[in-house]
Amino acid sequence: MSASISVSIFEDHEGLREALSELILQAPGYHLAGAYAHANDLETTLAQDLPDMILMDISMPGLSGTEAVKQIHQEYPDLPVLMLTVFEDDDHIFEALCAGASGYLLKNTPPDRLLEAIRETLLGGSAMTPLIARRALHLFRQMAIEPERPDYQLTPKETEVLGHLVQGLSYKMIGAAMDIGYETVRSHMKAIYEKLHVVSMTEAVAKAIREGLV
Amino acid sequence: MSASISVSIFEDHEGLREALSELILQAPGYHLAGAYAHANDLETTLAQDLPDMILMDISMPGLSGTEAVKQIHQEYPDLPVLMLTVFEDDDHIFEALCAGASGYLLKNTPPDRLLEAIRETLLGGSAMTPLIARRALHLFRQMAIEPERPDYQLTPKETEVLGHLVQGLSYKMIGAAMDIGYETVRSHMKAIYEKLHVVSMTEAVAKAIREGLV
DNA sequence: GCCACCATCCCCAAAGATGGGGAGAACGGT
DNA sequence: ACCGTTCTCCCCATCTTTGGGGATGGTGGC
Repeated sequence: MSASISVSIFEDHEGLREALSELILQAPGYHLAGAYAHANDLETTLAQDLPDMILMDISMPGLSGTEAVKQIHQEYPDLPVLMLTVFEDDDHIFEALCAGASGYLLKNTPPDRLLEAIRETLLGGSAMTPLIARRALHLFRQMAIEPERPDYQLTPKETEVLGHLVQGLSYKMIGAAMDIGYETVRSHMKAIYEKLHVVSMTEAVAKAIREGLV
Repeated sequence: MSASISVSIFEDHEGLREALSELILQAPGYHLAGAYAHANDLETTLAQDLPDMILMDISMPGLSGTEAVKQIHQEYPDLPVLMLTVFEDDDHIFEALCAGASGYLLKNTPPDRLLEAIRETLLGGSAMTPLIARRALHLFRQMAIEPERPDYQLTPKETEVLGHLVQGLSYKMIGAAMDIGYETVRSHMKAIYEKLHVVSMTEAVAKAIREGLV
């Protein structure tokens, strides 16, 4: 549609910033909306340039790239941001991706791969170097997998009692709900306390919820 | 190190299976460990072939690709599996990635890109088509952001009391921990009960934990 | 047949929690 | 200066929970 795709660059390292600018300038179909050494004037800059996408260094003086992405994502939810970084550690990846980055490339990515990534990003894809993708996947899996829940060997009835307890019921109400006597509920509770190594309802409830016992 | 990298293929569509086999066979440095139309004999097959990596269709008769990946991941945790699929929907992606897939490519990926992906996978990367990566990222973000927590307008002291309660402390212990009187703890608890619309410690604890109030 | 385990119920006495009141001091805002 | 909120503490009566016992019947394994 548009005659040319406009790109804004935020990168504090002058050499790289110019190299990137050069890359955009020489690429057919693209033009440079702006190139900046920091993101401190992000709002006004964006309002002026109105780029179609952004290349953002993750580490910059002042407003960090991650913070910048957060702001951009709030103001312009559909504006894709491609992160450039030398970092490969999990925290940076995690934060940037959560902040709303559309992709995550290492700075040593060759120019033609970078252009390709830009194209893919504009098409709605998410470019990542495979190693970054690997890290992201690991993080992903860690979050998805439940930590493992200990087994306290609760009997079915005990589990049921605990379930009702977590719902906020009193001994008496639990007895009514399970159609057993008050004293029986107590017996189960005593067993639960023993097995869970707790001494009060609140502890039992906390442990039951936190460890997914219900 | 090894003279040649061995690849096993699981793909029920005969044409594609042969095309993939051909691709591996003609690629320098690779050889075909085996090509199968299903993964039902997975264990014996793997034990015989001992491939360096696997190409796995996600939809196959009998044991599904996702299930197969799970098993592979348990038996051979370091054996990379590259998923091939026509599906792009979130559930498949999510399951496969959680199951331990190392990458996720659409079947229309061009051969040279596929070979590249195989190389990247063996180097410890995770190849994904940008669109898949995008989906994965979205899923990732959805999991990372907490669902929103209601605000019950608890005062600082009330929040602190609630925190101790969740730790399993009694009124008396909370008073000691906060260096305030027993009756004061009660007053806070009364306020908490009102604001949280609960009537017992257990309910308060359950609500506090579940809604991230602490 | 015996033993371990589970589920059921009972008693007593002590400790804790709950509901319903009230009240004073400190603080910020209008 | 007045009002609302928060934090602090108090009393009383009642209900609930907790720890210490013990008892019965059923079920399944050995």
